[in-house]
Amino acid sequence: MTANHSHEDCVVEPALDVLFGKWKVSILYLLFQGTKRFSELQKSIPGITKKMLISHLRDLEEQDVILRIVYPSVPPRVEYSLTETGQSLGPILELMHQWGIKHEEQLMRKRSSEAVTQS
Amino acid sequence: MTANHSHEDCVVEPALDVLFGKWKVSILYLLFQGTKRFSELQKSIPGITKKMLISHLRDLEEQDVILRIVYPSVPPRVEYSLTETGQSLGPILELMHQWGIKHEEQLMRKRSSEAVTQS
DNA sequence: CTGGATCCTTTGTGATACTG
DNA sequence: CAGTATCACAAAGGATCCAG
Repeated sequence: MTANHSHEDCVVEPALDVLFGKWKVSILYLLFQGTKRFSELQKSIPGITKKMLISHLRDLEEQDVILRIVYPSVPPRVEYSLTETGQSLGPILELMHQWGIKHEEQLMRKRSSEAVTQS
Repeated sequence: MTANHSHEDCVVEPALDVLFGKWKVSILYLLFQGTKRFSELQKSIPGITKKMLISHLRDLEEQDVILRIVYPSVPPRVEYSLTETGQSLGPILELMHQWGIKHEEQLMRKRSSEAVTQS
């Protein structure tokens, strides 16, 4: 996914792959608040199915972004948390968040200034 | 795409949407070098089809990330360039690039230290 | 409670032919 | 040259049922 171009110096794909997926950022967002159980994540993300949650968690785990700890109790208890690699995604998310805000502002300014900017 | 979650304060989706697509970053990467013609983009991104190139360019244009200028000559000439909004994606790409590098390094360190770190 | 397996729909992408 | 249209395919996502 997300390109097989061979522009040698443009290594942004890994981060993109980690972030891509309909619910990945939601999951990461929650885990930035601290360790969460599977059921906590599920109820905190309305609309997500177990399949997708598991699928995304597996992806993130495999990419060493999150840590999965299983407590062999009855019933089973599984906790997910960010690894250091996961934590290091913070600044990226923060920047993208700021960009999202600024972008919205900008679109609003564009609209209100169109009547003036016109020749 | 990329989630309809309702975590009010997590507005990273716009940036993610802009960046997502198999060739989006390749396109942006080239446009960061300056204005490019359609045919330039196409030959600079081996493997991309006209359909995908146009599709992605349309997306980016609609999101106000790139500017499309048509010169009504014969044959037609169209030039694409980054808008200010597009330029502002630079830091994000830069951060993701750095993350990609660091992540690779880290995975390599993990492998070589596994034999030592083991209890 | 956590998670796997199956089936189905939707969306992203590729191949190709056609047009002003 | 820059683009459109159509068909086909793969992958992402959703629904549902099953299991330790």
